[in-house]
Amino acid sequence: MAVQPRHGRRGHDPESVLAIAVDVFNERGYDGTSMEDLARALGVTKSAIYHHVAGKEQLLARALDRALDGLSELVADERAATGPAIERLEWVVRRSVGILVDRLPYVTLLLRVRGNSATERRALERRRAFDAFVSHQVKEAAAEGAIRADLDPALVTRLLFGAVNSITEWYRPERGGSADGLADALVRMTFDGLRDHDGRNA
Amino acid sequence: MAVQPRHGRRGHDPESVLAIAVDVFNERGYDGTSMEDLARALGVTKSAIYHHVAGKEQLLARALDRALDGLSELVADERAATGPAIERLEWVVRRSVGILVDRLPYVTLLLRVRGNSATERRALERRRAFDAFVSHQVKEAAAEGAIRADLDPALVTRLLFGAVNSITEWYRPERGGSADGLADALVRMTFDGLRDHDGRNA
DNA sequence: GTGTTTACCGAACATTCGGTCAGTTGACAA
DNA sequence: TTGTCAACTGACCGAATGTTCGGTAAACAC
Repeated sequence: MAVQPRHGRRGHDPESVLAIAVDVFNERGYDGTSMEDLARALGVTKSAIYHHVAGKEQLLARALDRALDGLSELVADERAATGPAIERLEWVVRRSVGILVDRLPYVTLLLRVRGNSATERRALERRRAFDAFVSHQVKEAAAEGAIRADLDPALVTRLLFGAVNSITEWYRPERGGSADGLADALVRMTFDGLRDHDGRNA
Repeated sequence: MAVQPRHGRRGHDPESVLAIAVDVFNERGYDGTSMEDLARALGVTKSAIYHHVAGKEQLLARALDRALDGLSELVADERAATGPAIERLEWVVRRSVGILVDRLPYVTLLLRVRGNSATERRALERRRAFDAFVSHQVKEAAAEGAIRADLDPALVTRLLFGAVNSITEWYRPERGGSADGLADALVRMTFDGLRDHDGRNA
């Protein structure tokens, strides 16, 4: 798949540098991570990192784009634009869980961005665009009468994606189930409720 | 209420120093905040801060204790120990939302702690005790048949409190509704679901 | 072998970091 | 008016920060 270089020493490829760096960022926080920390995790010296990337912030930018590109693809998908709004919303939720699990470390990093640099603020803007998209879906579902009238759509959006985004805080691919199973459970609980009314559900 | 000192210049009291510092921590992140940033927000020089607190980490410790003490009181309350498990769980959720809104900046800070120092690790341990308490409540409710059998109790705990904790990410006391109204909506959605089945709900 | 390419090291850089300390300021009590 | 005491300033410290740069070592082509 990937084209291997013909000359020179073998070492880290751009992909592994990014993956390891993001892991450290998520463990200690971006601001709490020094280039020395990254160097230790990569098994090289600090200066060697600059052979692969322009600097710490570029590393962050590349990681955030990984997450945001996934969400952009979701928004552009035709399945988010056809059919009843409540079904479109369910699809968006399921796909969001899929992306979250698929690109877990990158999305985790994205959800912790506070806007301390131009890079972070750009990421926050792109993320807000996704939030607005989801919010619109919920409002349409409410307008079509598919969402309980005693719940504010804006609040539903936030609580629903509060649950979705929380996945980054506890999901671990090795012991957690499949992304589909996780999405199933999440949709069941948030759409139909966790309470059992007279043994209604198996 | 508060005992005012008799001598010396008027200036910041310990309370306002902590409140302002926590606001800056939440805006830039703890690691992303320098003592210089705090000094600017307080309107004093860096060195003046050390007249009020022993250092940056003590400021963090005091803030985290504010949040954790609230949760500890919740766990110790008898209302969390009497009655059907599902009702106890509902009370715990409502009370958690109350504490979260009441001590918003402190809980916000707590939920972002990663464990980079002894102070942070101690806070994480106390927080884990609370999580274990909640997890136990959910398991009891499931054992009593009050939670849908097709949902894993551990997963319910995480998604439920994922929604609860997300409040720190978007709730703003000035424009958001009351804590009780918020808790009502959250319980309605997570316990009974957001979906309207044949115009079931008003 | 030689030359080239890529990956890396080690030492330094300027800057910022959290924190210290000797002194100054200003509000109050007497 | 004077003394006291909390609040604060400004200059400074050593350590850590992100980054640069000249040189080196390993893998490959020839």
